[in-house]
Amino acid sequence: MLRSAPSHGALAIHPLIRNLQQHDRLSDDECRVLTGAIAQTKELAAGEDIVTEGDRPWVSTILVEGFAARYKLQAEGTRQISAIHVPGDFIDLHSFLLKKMDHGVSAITPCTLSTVPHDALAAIIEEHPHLTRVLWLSTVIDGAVHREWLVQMAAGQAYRRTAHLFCELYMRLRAVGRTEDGSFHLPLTQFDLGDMLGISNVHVSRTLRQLREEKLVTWKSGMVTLHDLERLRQAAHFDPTYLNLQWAER
Amino acid sequence: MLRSAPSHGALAIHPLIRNLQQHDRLSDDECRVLTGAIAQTKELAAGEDIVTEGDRPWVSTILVEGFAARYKLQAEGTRQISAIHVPGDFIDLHSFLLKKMDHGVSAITPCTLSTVPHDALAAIIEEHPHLTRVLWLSTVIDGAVHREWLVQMAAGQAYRRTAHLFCELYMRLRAVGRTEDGSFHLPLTQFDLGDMLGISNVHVSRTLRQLREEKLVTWKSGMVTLHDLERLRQAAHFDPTYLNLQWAER
DNA sequence: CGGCGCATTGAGGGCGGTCAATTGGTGTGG
DNA sequence: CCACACCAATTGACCGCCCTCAATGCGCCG
Repeated sequence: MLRSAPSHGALAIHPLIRNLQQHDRLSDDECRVLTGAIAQTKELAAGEDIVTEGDRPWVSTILVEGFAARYKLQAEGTRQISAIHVPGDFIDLHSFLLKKMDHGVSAITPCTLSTVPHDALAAIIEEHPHLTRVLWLSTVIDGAVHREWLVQMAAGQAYRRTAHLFCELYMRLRAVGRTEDGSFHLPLTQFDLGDMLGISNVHVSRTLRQLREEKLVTWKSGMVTLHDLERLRQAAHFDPTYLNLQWAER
Repeated sequence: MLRSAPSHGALAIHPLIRNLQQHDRLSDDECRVLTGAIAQTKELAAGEDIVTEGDRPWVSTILVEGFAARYKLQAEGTRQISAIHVPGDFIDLHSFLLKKMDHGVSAITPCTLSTVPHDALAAIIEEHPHLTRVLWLSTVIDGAVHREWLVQMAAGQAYRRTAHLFCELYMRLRAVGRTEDGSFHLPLTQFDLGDMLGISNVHVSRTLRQLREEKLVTWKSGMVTLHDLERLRQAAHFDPTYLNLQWAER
């Protein structure tokens, strides 16, 4: 398993740390502080809410295993997903500052979660400026992903958005070691995918058929396979810059 | 003029400080530090780029006067605007952490700008934890606005999105004292508005006509008037929670 | 006065919506 | 082992929002 990757000590490294290390180096001290701030682990079944709109959380949550989605419910009863999270993501770090959640987050597959008390985050800000910047960065990258989704929603067709989403998920999952050779596990329904892409489940089916016929993507029993990443990237106009998977001094 | 509002000293208060004070109290000391970090002021003509995609800025920019838009250019040559900024907004604070801009920002009207060197921001993070949280908050609110736009793009019709945008702009401009009695100055073209709403300029015209016929909004020579804010709010399904204009300890 | 950019309006078409029927996979009970 | 229920996925028919293309009106400036 991935969590068995050797750490700075002999212990398993937490997926959050692995994620943050994508962007900048963390010192041993910073890793210790972060590990010490992570309080507990819990399990949630698919469909359960991790945080609900209107909540005022006193902890922030890290996704360790599974897929989670941020969503808003519309007056018409539809659900629009504004972000999908993969293992290692700090799901609601922003609730530390916003205080009141303006959207919900739900487990769309069974999930394993860790939490960090807001007190511990406040202490990090007092004493660890570099670690503060790295955490801040993770919320800023969240924003960058929102921007890209926004642009895709407003300017792209369903076909292109779908291809784009598969590209993004592949890159993000590869960065945390959850892919193998062009394929990854994505146990969602086409309803979920429609809520992400802003299209109906019916049109998801049509779009997937097209991707299948063009031999770009197949999706069978929860396993996505990208058959030609380069052609898919072109079809999606996908440019991974916004994911900020580059390493840099922050 | 607004900048003549009395400050903690005898000096004019910077619009950024007024903006941040919407969310949490800043101490006199924090105001001084922030004011001291603000380096210079420059003017830009409408249409000029404040920051260009791919840049690696060493300063972040504050909008003092005018309107600015974040945008991405698409392969087809279209421009999608992902955010609009009003006076007092920290336009690209996130560039301090992202290092490389994944989008451009341009002045869509003549603009007055201040800048803050990234060095000064780093110093603030070292020494002023509460001020750090307030600045961090402002990037997190940016993200919340992106989420709301994303949801509107994906789930809403053009008519509703347009109404929603007018509601949002009214609230944000009112918060910085740029409205009077249901109206505000918005000297954009319908092309600009279309790039924001993800619709064609032609359809902007049709949508505005509908809003005009329903006596909700008129827009003439750069001045927007909302004739019935409550009915407009309902038509737009507008809920201002995401703007986080509430005051709270952060 | 002519040019130019922005706004308006109409015509025709495509993407993606809803509604509805059918298929297929899976778990449960007989 | 089969019947049945149930849910996800597929496919077709029809329709509406918003697109593009194009023509016209309007205000501003050289």
